[in-house]
Amino acid sequence: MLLPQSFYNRPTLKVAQDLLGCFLVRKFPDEAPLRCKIVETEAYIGQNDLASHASRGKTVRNGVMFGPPGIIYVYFTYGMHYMLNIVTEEESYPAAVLIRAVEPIVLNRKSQIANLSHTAMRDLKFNGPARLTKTLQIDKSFNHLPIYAKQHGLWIENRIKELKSYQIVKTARVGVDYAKEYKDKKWRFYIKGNEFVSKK
DNA sequence: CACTAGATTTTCT
DNA sequence: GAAAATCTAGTGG
Repeated sequence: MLLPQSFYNRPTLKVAQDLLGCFLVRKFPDEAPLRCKIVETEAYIGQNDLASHASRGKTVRNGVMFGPPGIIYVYFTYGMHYMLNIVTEEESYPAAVLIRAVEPIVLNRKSQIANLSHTAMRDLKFNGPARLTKTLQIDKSFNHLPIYAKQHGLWIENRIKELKSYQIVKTARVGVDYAKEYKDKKWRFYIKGNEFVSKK
């Protein structure tokens, strides 16, 4: 089931954990949808969070974070990488969930991505925020589009099985050492034991 | 293994 | 002009 916009209009820490086990679906024209289980997320919450882009006020780049929930926030960093985020919480409160890793679910041999064969798909990389956007061909053209509609070829569906709380590992976020007292907050979540998590 | 440098360009100061 | 919510290849132990 397609997750509705209201799913994202909730506390970011809750959304980030509830997204684990859900499916990020990528659809290319004339191809079967490629389903990927979300296995790792991070939360960026409010203007006080020094790790968040929003901590330095609203700018052209981070303006999407200040908008309504359920909107895709894609930004470019390190001169070469795109990051996929989903905006959370009520409008004007800047917060988002970073999708850090997914696990591709191959249902049949006809599942393809950008004309790659099934065997080639085995070598594709999904473990890391920059890798998954490259593999799924997600770039800035998705910025500010809704994730709760299918028409743009990228959406998120409900998980099928319940995920128990003991299956969720909570750790500090990656690559935010500059964020002072916020760098140690355990706002990174991943599914325990999953092979596709970016790092342990 | 662990660690570091380099890639490469948008964004903001 | 510096830094960046990263990744890879390369070095050394």
